[in-house]
Amino acid sequence: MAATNAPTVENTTPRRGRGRPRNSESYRAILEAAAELLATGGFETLTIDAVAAKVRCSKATIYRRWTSKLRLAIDALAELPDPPLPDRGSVRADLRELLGGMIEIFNDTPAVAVMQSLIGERARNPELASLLDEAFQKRRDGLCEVLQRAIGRGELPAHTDVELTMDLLVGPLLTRLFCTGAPITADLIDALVESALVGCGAASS
Amino acid sequence: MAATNAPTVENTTPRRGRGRPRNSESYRAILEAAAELLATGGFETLTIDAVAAKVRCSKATIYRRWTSKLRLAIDALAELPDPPLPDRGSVRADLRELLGGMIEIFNDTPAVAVMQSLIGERARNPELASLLDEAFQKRRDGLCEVLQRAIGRGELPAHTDVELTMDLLVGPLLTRLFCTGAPITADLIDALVESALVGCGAASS
DNA sequence: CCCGAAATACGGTACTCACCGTACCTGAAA
DNA sequence: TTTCAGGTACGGTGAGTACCGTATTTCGGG
Repeated sequence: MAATNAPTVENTTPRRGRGRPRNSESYRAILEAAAELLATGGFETLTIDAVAAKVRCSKATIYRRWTSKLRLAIDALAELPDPPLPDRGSVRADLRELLGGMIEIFNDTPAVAVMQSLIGERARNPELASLLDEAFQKRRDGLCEVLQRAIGRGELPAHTDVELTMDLLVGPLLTRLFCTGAPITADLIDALVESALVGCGAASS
Repeated sequence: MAATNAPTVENTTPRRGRGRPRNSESYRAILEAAAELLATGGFETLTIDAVAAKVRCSKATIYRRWTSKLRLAIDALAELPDPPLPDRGSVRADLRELLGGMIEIFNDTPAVAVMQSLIGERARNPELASLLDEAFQKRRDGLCEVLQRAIGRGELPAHTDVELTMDLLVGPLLTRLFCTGAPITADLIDALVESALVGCGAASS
């Protein structure tokens, strides 16, 4: 809670207490190993044993820092790259670029598999839902920013439901990635952007 | 392939071969037990051992009919109810009712948890993706029907992209259910329907 | 038409395997 | 000497397999 970034669980040196201090490098090393395992083989290869072997530590060392594999996976998810935040001056262009960047990440990284797996665990572990909500929300920050700027510029009406608009943009993508397997093309992105803009009453330029 | 319904795997009596025929009741009994386990405790309580105990058969009897737990789960998913197909004469009313029915099922059955779990397994088992695509597609048949009828009545333009429209309607719902945990209200459904109708250029009535 | 052989399903049990998570012991830092 | 990190070994669960003895069917030969 006191460290620079506060992850799922207390960070490396909780309160500098009495006994032997934790190895200060282990936290990052474990997290990076977990992210790397995710990146190479998806969620299925992310096992605590594999992380421990990679870091050359024991499982206990991991479980002292993360209470469960899922917590570790959530933090590792945050290590995956985010699409760059565009700023082209128009919502339409920004949204196209941002969604395009998302698709690139979906193609180039195991982000989809990771998200799918985490969703699957969400069903089994409701106590985890809020953590996941937060993690997913964070991955939409860029999108939120683009929309807010558009409202600030007057491109979108002030009463725009940002949450709904984001869902209209991202929801169909996730549906195709997770459920139907339908292809995601540039044309689809264009159509989504148009539909969303029209839906919230943007001035058609 | 020759039976009335052809599930994931060959049905009860494949070709009436040499040996002892399979118990014709086991197939349904296993499937119903699996569906019931899903309905009571979600995906996590669906274990092959539990199904076997419920049906009073051996695991081998199950594995003789389904090659894996996942195949069984997919077929059990199809046992969950579908929302009733509305026919009120207008797309707007039909869509509202249909989506409302979906939400009811999401609230009253473990459908969400089941879908989440299956999505999670999709990441781990790409060979399964096409089967899942099919199963999810089937659960959108009603929606497709409503849209097609609207096109037939001229309420929607003939060039409407039905697939895209379905994604625009369902995608945001799934996003909230699976990722953000945001609430799903009647207002949201109304907004989705309006957005989708405007998006595909329906005559605003 | 009858009988044996081959083929296949059945229940049951025990097993392997993988993996999560924990108990316990050892040793280092304060 | 106390406190806590690290390592090892273990328990537990659940998927999927192997195998046994038995039951039930088809087929081929008498």
